[in-house]
Amino acid sequence: MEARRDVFQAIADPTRREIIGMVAGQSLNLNSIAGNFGMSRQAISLHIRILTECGLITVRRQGRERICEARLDQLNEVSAWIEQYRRHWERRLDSLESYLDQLKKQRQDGK
Amino acid sequence: MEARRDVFQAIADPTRREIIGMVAGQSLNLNSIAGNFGMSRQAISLHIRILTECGLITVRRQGRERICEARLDQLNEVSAWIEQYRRHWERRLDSLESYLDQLKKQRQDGK
DNA sequence: AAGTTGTGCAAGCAAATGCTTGCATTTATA
DNA sequence: TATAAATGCAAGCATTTGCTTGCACAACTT
Repeated sequence: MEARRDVFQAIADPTRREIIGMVAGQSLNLNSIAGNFGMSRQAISLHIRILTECGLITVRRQGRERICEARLDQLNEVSAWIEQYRRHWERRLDSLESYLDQLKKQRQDGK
Repeated sequence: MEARRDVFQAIADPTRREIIGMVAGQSLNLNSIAGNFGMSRQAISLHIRILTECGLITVRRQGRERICEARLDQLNEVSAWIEQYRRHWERRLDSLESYLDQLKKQRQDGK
Protein backbone atom coordinates (compact mmCIF):
# COMPACT_ATOMS: atom_id res chain seq x y z
CA MET A 1 0.00 0.00 0.00
CA GLU A 2 0.94 3.58 -0.13
CA ALA A 3 2.66 2.95 -3.39
CA ARG A 4 3.66 5.42 -6.03
CA ARG A 5 1.04 8.09 -6.38
CA ASP A 6 1.03 9.55 -9.81
CA VAL A 7 -1.51 11.64 -11.61
CA PHE A 8 -2.12 8.97 -14.22
CA GLN A 9 -3.27 6.58 -11.58
CA ALA A 10 -5.20 9.20 -9.69
CA ILE A 11 -7.44 10.01 -12.62
CA ALA A 12 -7.87 6.37 -13.55
CA ASP A 13 -10.70 6.05 -11.05
CA PRO A 14 -14.07 7.42 -12.20
CA THR A 15 -15.08 8.47 -8.71
CA ARG A 16 -11.96 10.57 -8.41
CA ARG A 17 -12.59 12.15 -11.79
CA GLU A 18 -16.06 13.05 -10.57
CA ILE A 19 -14.62 14.57 -7.43
CA ILE A 20 -12.28 16.66 -9.52
CA GLY A 21 -15.23 17.83 -11.57
CA MET A 22 -17.10 18.90 -8.47
CA VAL A 23 -14.21 20.70 -6.87
CA ALA A 24 -13.06 22.43 -10.05
CA GLY A 25 -16.14 24.59 -10.06
CA GLN A 26 -16.07 25.55 -6.42
CA SER A 27 -14.18 24.57 -3.31
CA LEU A 28 -16.15 22.18 -1.16
CA ASN A 29 -15.77 20.55 2.21
CA LEU A 30 -15.41 16.80 2.49
CA ASN A 31 -18.92 16.02 3.64
CA SER A 32 -20.68 17.91 0.90
CA ILE A 33 -18.57 16.05 -1.63
CA ALA A 34 -19.35 12.72 -0.02
CA GLY A 35 -23.04 13.55 0.00
CA ASN A 36 -23.16 13.27 -3.77
CA PHE A 37 -21.96 9.71 -3.90
CA GLY A 38 -23.60 6.46 -2.98
CA MET A 39 -20.73 5.37 -0.82
CA SER A 40 -19.45 6.03 2.65
CA ARG A 41 -17.81 9.25 3.71
CA GLN A 42 -14.64 7.37 4.51
CA ALA A 43 -14.37 5.99 1.02
CA ILE A 44 -14.56 9.51 -0.38
CA SER A 45 -12.11 10.68 2.24
CA LEU A 46 -9.63 8.13 0.97
CA HIS A 47 -10.11 9.21 -2.62
CA ILE A 48 -9.47 12.77 -1.58
CA ARG A 49 -6.34 11.75 0.22
CA ILE A 50 -5.08 10.14 -2.96
CA LEU A 51 -5.91 13.24 -4.97
CA THR A 52 -4.08 15.28 -2.38
CA GLU A 53 -1.01 13.08 -2.42
CA CYS A 54 -0.51 13.60 -6.09
CA GLY A 55 -1.19 17.30 -5.86
CA LEU A 56 -4.46 17.53 -7.74
CA ILE A 57 -6.29 19.10 -4.84
CA THR A 58 -5.28 20.84 -1.66
CA VAL A 59 -7.13 20.69 1.60
CA ARG A 60 -7.18 23.57 4.04
CA ARG A 61 -8.91 23.39 7.36
CA GLN A 62 -11.41 26.00 8.30
CA GLY A 63 -12.94 25.44 11.68
CA ARG A 64 -13.98 21.84 11.87
CA GLU A 65 -14.28 21.58 8.11
CA ARG A 66 -11.76 20.52 5.50
CA ILE A 67 -12.12 22.59 2.37
CA CYS A 68 -11.00 20.87 -0.80
CA GLU A 69 -9.71 23.06 -3.58
CA ALA A 70 -8.70 22.00 -7.09
CA ARG A 71 -5.10 22.48 -8.09
CA LEU A 72 -5.23 21.01 -11.53
CA ASP A 73 -1.96 22.12 -13.05
CA GLN A 74 -0.62 18.62 -12.37
CA LEU A 75 -2.91 17.46 -15.15
CA ASN A 76 -0.36 19.02 -17.43
CA GLU A 77 1.82 15.98 -16.98
CA VAL A 78 -0.85 13.78 -18.51
CA SER A 79 -1.69 16.33 -21.13
CA ALA A 80 1.93 16.61 -22.22
CA TRP A 81 2.27 12.87 -22.45
CA ILE A 82 -0.76 12.63 -24.65
CA GLU A 83 0.09 15.59 -26.84
CA GLN A 84 3.34 14.01 -27.98
CA TYR A 85 1.19 11.46 -29.78
CA ARG A 86 -1.47 13.78 -31.16
CA ARG A 87 0.40 14.27 -34.39
CA HIS A 88 0.58 10.53 -34.65
CA TRP A 89 -3.08 9.78 -34.34
CA GLU A 90 -4.25 12.79 -36.31
CA ARG A 91 -2.04 11.81 -39.17
CA ARG A 92 -3.79 8.48 -39.14
CA LEU A 93 -7.18 10.18 -39.26
CA ASP A 94 -5.98 12.45 -42.04
CA SER A 95 -4.86 9.57 -44.19
CA LEU A 96 -8.13 7.79 -43.52
CA GLU A 97 -9.98 10.90 -44.57
CA SER A 98 -7.99 11.34 -47.75
CA TYR A 99 -8.54 7.68 -48.49
CA LEU A 100 -12.27 8.13 -48.12
CA ASP A 101 -12.15 11.24 -50.28
CA GLN A 102 -10.32 9.31 -52.92
CA LEU A 103 -12.82 6.49 -52.70
CA LYS A 104 -15.68 8.90 -53.07
CA LYS A 105 -14.09 10.54 -56.05
CA GLN A 106 -13.50 7.19 -57.72
CA ARG A 107 -17.10 6.24 -57.22
CA GLN A 108 -18.29 9.49 -58.72
CA ASP A 109 -15.97 9.09 -61.68
CA GLY A 110 -17.03 5.52 -62.18
CA LYS A 111 -20.68 6.52 -62.31
CA MET B 1 -12.15 -9.83 -13.37
CA GLU B 2 -12.36 -8.63 -16.87
CA ALA B 3 -13.88 -5.45 -15.61
CA ARG B 4 -14.46 -2.23 -17.44
CA ARG B 5 -11.55 -1.41 -19.68
CA ASP B 6 -11.26 2.26 -20.20
CA VAL B 7 -8.46 4.32 -21.62
CA PHE B 8 -7.91 6.13 -18.34
CA GLN B 9 -7.11 2.90 -16.63
CA ALA B 10 -5.10 1.58 -19.52
CA ILE B 11 -2.63 4.44 -19.44
CA ALA B 12 -2.43 4.40 -15.65
CA ASP B 13 0.24 1.73 -15.80
CA PRO B 14 3.77 2.92 -16.64
CA THR B 15 4.63 -0.28 -18.48
CA ARG B 16 1.65 0.18 -20.77
CA ARG B 17 2.61 3.78 -21.41
CA GLU B 18 6.04 2.57 -22.41
CA ILE B 19 4.55 0.01 -24.74
CA ILE B 20 2.49 2.74 -26.36
CA GLY B 21 5.65 4.77 -26.81
CA MET B 22 7.40 1.91 -28.52
CA VAL B 23 4.56 1.02 -30.82
CA ALA B 24 3.74 4.59 -31.76
CA GLY B 25 7.00 4.89 -33.69
CA GLN B 26 6.75 1.60 -35.52
CA SER B 27 4.61 -1.48 -35.46
CA LEU B 28 6.27 -4.32 -33.60
CA ASN B 29 5.55 -7.91 -32.88
CA LEU B 30 4.90 -9.08 -29.36
CA ASN B 31 8.26 -10.67 -28.69
CA SER B 32 10.32 -7.69 -29.73
CA ILE B 33 8.24 -5.53 -27.41
CA ALA B 34 8.68 -7.95 -24.55
CA GLY B 35 12.41 -8.06 -25.16
CA ASN B 36 12.75 -4.49 -23.97
CA PHE B 37 11.31 -5.14 -20.54
CA GLY B 38 12.64 -6.92 -17.53
CA MET B 39 9.59 -9.07 -17.19
CA SER B 40 8.18 -12.16 -18.77
CA ARG B 41 6.69 -12.28 -22.21
CA GLN B 42 3.36 -13.28 -20.75
CA ALA B 43 3.20 -10.21 -18.59
CA ILE B 44 3.70 -8.02 -21.64
CA SER B 45 1.21 -10.09 -23.54
CA LEU B 46 -1.37 -9.31 -20.89
CA HIS B 47 -0.62 -5.60 -21.03
CA ILE B 48 -1.05 -5.69 -24.77
CA ARG B 49 -4.35 -7.46 -24.40
CA ILE B 50 -5.54 -4.67 -22.13
CA LEU B 51 -4.37 -2.03 -24.57
CA THR B 52 -6.19 -3.89 -27.30
CA GLU B 53 -9.40 -4.18 -25.34
CA CYS B 54 -9.66 -0.45 -24.95
CA GLY B 55 -8.73 0.18 -28.55
CA LEU B 56 -5.33 1.81 -28.11
CA ILE B 57 -3.55 -0.75 -30.25
CA THR B 58 -4.63 -3.32 -32.78
CA VAL B 59 -2.99 -6.65 -33.34
CA ARG B 60 -2.87 -8.33 -36.72
CA ARG B 61 -1.37 -11.70 -37.26
CA GLN B 62 1.24 -12.20 -39.87
CA GLY B 63 2.44 -15.74 -40.09
CA ARG B 64 3.21 -16.83 -36.58
CA GLU B 65 3.79 -13.27 -35.41
CA ARG B 66 1.38 -10.82 -33.87
CA ILE B 67 2.07 -7.31 -35.08
CA CYS B 68 1.02 -4.58 -32.68
CA GLU B 69 0.07 -1.25 -34.18
CA ALA B 70 -0.80 1.94 -32.33
CA ARG B 71 -4.30 3.30 -32.77
CA LEU B 72 -4.07 6.25 -30.47
CA ASP B 73 -7.15 8.25 -31.35
CA GLN B 74 -8.78 6.84 -28.23
CA LEU B 75 -6.42 9.08 -26.26
CA ASN B 76 -8.72 11.85 -27.34
CA GLU B 77 -11.14 10.83 -24.64
CA VAL B 78 -8.56 11.57 -21.97
CA SER B 79 -7.38 14.67 -23.73
CA ALA B 80 -10.90 16.06 -23.95
CA TRP B 81 -11.52 15.37 -20.28
CA ILE B 82 -8.38 17.24 -19.30
CA GLU B 83 -8.87 20.13 -21.68
CA GLN B 84 -12.15 21.08 -20.07
CA TYR B 85 -10.09 22.05 -17.03
CA ARG B 86 -7.18 23.75 -18.76
CA ARG B 87 -8.80 27.13 -18.54
CA HIS B 88 -9.25 26.48 -14.86
CA TRP B 89 -5.66 25.71 -14.00
CA GLU B 90 -4.14 28.21 -16.37
CA ARG B 91 -6.18 30.95 -14.80
CA ARG B 92 -4.68 29.91 -11.49
CA LEU B 93 -1.19 30.05 -12.92
CA ASP B 94 -1.90 33.43 -14.47
CA SER B 95 -2.97 34.90 -11.18
CA LEU B 96 0.04 33.37 -9.48
CA GLU B 97 2.26 34.90 -12.11
CA SER B 98 0.73 38.33 -11.77
CA TYR B 99 1.08 38.00 -8.04
CA LEU B 100 4.77 37.19 -8.39
CA ASP B 101 5.20 40.07 -10.80
CA GLN B 102 3.58 42.37 -8.33
CA LEU B 103 5.79 41.03 -5.56
CA LYS B 104 8.88 41.58 -7.66
CA LYS B 105 7.82 45.12 -8.52
CA GLN B 106 7.19 45.90 -4.87
CA ARG B 107 10.61 44.60 -3.92
CA GLN B 108 12.27 46.69 -6.59
CA ASP B 109 10.34 49.78 -5.52
CA GLY B 110 11.16 49.14 -1.89
CA LYS B 111 14.88 49.02 -2.65
C1' DA C 1 10.32 -35.20 -40.01
C1' DA C 2 12.52 -32.82 -36.33
C1' DG C 3 13.71 -28.64 -34.20
C1' DT C 4 13.12 -23.81 -33.35
C1' DT C 5 10.36 -19.63 -32.91
C1' DG C 6 6.29 -16.80 -31.66
C1' DT C 7 2.48 -17.02 -29.12
C1' DG C 8 -1.72 -18.44 -26.21
C1' DC C 9 -3.84 -20.49 -22.11
C1' DA C 10 -4.27 -21.50 -17.26
C1' DA C 11 -3.16 -21.95 -12.48
C1' DG C 12 -1.14 -19.65 -8.62
C1' DC C 13 0.22 -15.80 -5.74
C1' DA C 14 1.55 -11.48 -3.37
C1' DA C 15 0.24 -6.89 -3.29
C1' DA C 16 -2.80 -3.11 -4.26
C1' DT C 17 -7.44 -1.21 -4.52
C1' DG C 18 -11.91 0.12 -3.12
C1' DC C 19 -14.98 -0.35 0.08
C1' DT C 20 -17.15 -1.03 4.91
C1' DT C 21 -18.02 -0.48 9.92
C1' DG C 22 -16.80 1.11 14.58
C1' DC C 23 -14.63 4.29 17.55
C1' DA C 24 -11.92 8.52 18.72
C1' DT C 25 -11.27 13.56 18.30
C1' DT C 26 -11.94 18.32 17.45
C1' DT C 27 -15.05 22.24 16.84
C1' DA C 28 -19.34 24.54 16.84
C1' DT C 29 -24.05 25.13 18.85
C1' DA C 30 -28.14 24.89 22.02
C1' DT D 1 -21.86 21.75 29.64
C1' DA D 2 -24.14 18.36 26.91
C1' DT D 3 -24.95 17.52 22.02
C1' DA D 4 -24.38 17.57 17.26
C1' DA D 5 -21.39 18.04 13.25
C1' DA D 6 -17.14 17.25 10.49
C1' DT D 7 -13.64 14.56 10.26
C1' DG D 8 -9.61 11.13 11.09
C1' DC D 9 -7.86 6.49 12.20
C1' DA D 10 -7.76 1.56 11.99
C1' DA D 11 -9.11 -3.11 11.24
C1' DG D 12 -11.26 -6.22 8.01
C1' DC D 13 -12.53 -8.02 3.51
C1' DA D 14 -13.59 -9.14 -1.33
C1' DT D 15 -11.87 -8.12 -5.75
C1' DT D 16 -8.54 -6.68 -9.02
C1' DT D 17 -3.92 -6.21 -10.65
C1' DG D 18 0.56 -7.49 -12.10
C1' DC D 19 3.43 -10.88 -12.28
C1' DT D 20 5.30 -15.85 -12.60
C1' DT D 21 5.94 -20.60 -14.26
C1' DG D 22 4.62 -24.63 -16.98
C1' DC D 23 2.55 -26.60 -20.86
C1' DA D 24 0.35 -26.60 -25.51
C1' DC D 25 0.30 -25.42 -30.29
C1' DA D 26 0.76 -23.48 -34.77
C1' DA D 27 4.11 -21.85 -38.15
C1' DC D 28 8.45 -21.39 -40.14
C1' DT D 29 13.38 -23.61 -40.95
C1' DT D 30 16.62 -27.24 -41.57
